[in-house]
Amino acid sequence: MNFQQLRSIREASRCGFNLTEVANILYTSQPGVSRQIREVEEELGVEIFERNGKRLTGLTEPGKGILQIIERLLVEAENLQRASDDYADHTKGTLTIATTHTQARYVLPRVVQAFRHAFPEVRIALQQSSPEHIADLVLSGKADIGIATEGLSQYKDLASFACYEWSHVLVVPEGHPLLACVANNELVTLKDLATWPLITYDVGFTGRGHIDDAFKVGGEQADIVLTAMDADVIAQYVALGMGVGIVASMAVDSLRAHGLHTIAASHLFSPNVTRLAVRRGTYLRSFVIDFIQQFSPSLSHQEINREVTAASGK
Amino acid sequence: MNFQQLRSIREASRCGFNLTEVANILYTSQPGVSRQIREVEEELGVEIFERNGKRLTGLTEPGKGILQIIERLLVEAENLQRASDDYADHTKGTLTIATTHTQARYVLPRVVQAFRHAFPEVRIALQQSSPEHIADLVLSGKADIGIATEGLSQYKDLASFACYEWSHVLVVPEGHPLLACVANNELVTLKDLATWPLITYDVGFTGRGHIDDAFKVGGEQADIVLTAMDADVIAQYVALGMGVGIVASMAVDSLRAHGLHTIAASHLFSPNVTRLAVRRGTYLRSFVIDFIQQFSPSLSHQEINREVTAASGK
DNA sequence: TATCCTTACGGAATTCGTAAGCATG
DNA sequence: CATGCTTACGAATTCCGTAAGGATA
Repeated sequence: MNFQQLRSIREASRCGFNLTEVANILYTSQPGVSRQIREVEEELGVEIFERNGKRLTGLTEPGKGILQIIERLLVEAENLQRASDDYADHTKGTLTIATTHTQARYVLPRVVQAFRHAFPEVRIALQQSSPEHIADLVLSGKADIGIATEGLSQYKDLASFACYEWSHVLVVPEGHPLLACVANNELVTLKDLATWPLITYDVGFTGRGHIDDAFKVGGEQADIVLTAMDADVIAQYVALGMGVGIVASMAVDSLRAHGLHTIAASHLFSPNVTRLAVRRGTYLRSFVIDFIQQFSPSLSHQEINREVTAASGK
Repeated sequence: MNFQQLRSIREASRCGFNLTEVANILYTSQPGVSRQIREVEEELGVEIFERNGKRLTGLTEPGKGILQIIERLLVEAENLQRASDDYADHTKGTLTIATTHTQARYVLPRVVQAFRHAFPEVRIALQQSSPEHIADLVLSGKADIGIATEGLSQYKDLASFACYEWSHVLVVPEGHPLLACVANNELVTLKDLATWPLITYDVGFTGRGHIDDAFKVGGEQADIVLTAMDADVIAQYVALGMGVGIVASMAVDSLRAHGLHTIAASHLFSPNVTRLAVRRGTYLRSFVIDFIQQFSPSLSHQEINREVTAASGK
């Protein structure tokens, strides 16, 4: 048994059981992959994959258990590399952060700058994508850290930490009627809001769930005329007068700089919690731990390690 | 990097850094081992072993961290084999139990018999040894299960379960003066006991610690004239009139069958708890779980797995 | 000087890719 | 009939053990 064989199996399950694709990813030939897999199956005396004729179609019941062990084993193999790099020089390396636009644009700059100062030789890769994809990137080891407000807490193989709480704010252009409320020291109601076309985040992004929930619970119909991934884009259309924007509070400074007005909305929508996640069982290089602590100073080294080395539950 | 290289490193640390010995254990040549180790060190770019000239003398600081990861990795490799065997046929295999004489002789027979009935095709290996060695056997993967009253709870890489409680009893030959107490419904005191030569377990065995503690706390001097590993041997010398025996309550039936008399002593010595231990992170084959439940029926499948897959803690 | 590790070398075994063959949707 | 897996074969590489060399307690 060797590592390449195990990698072939892991990749096969990741690639939807297409061995040709596996071969490309692992930079080898397809017959090679085919052989690697059969060799392991023979050595272990277990059929890992379901086959339909010659094609692989899924995992067998034993295969699922075996795959779990293989994944843990390969994580340790990666840990070996990570730990070694860390020991060799813990001021060098690459920190890969998978996150959403909102974090990358409004929250991380301050943290990244401080981190950069502490570890000038560490390269930083920001991978922007959707919350589900962020989880995937962390689970597959392609990113060290995932940061998002949605979808990081439901994976048993991710250790996630609550980092900070934020709420939504409304954005309107100069002279918008809603600003009258503010002038009178009145709070905007959901009913008020429902009379305007709205512009906010895509489903699954940046607390969008809480916005939909609020309208559902309040029995109002939201007229969401446009959605986008980030506050900058939303603000652009708000400025054009296309509607009232609902964005994350982290963006207010930038919005005001663009001449837009913001109106408190924390009484309308539930607060959101941004979480940071790492894969359980992963060796955290010193600078990764440092970054986590920069981002969420209340976390202790021990607390982080305890959570990350904890079993995946179940 | 391959498994043989990692095994060489693990074994080197286990063999006190004697590569010749490692070569023998791994059935290979000494230059081979030497090379395997250097190859890993080169590939990872980390010196794992301290060297004094050409000889290996210990682990470097990074080496300690690296070794931990290697050990977890190799445990997963063994798990792969174990899980496969289990899936292939979970009624076959070998269950290796490291335990003390007391357990093997007085407690396990009932359990082993029941287990044998449930899994007639599983071979059972009972490895009798001292409590410390039992822990070693389990930690190194040479035994699936360790059972003992002492020394299993202090290893962070062992998950141990309290199974049952027992106390010590006194053993005397027919007509011994201490039997007068019993006849008068009196409890034997530590002071009474201190007037007799005593025969009991070796230090470190079968609750011996609690016996010594009791005398220390009670301010009495125990005159332990002979020690042995097991109740049978102790009983033999008691029968010869060499002294009063103090043995585990599990042995009473056998002692009476030999014509000796037993006297309650649970008021004199703290009760003892027999524990069962398995290495954390180890895949437990179905029959191993079954055996554990036979031995300690109050444990649930989930409880066992939770404890075994839990992280080793700091 | 005996033990223990390293270096050097050559044969053996393994590994892997290419090319051809075959099944399936 | 195109996609995808298997088989077959040969070349290249890797692996590993033996033998000799050198350092240290």
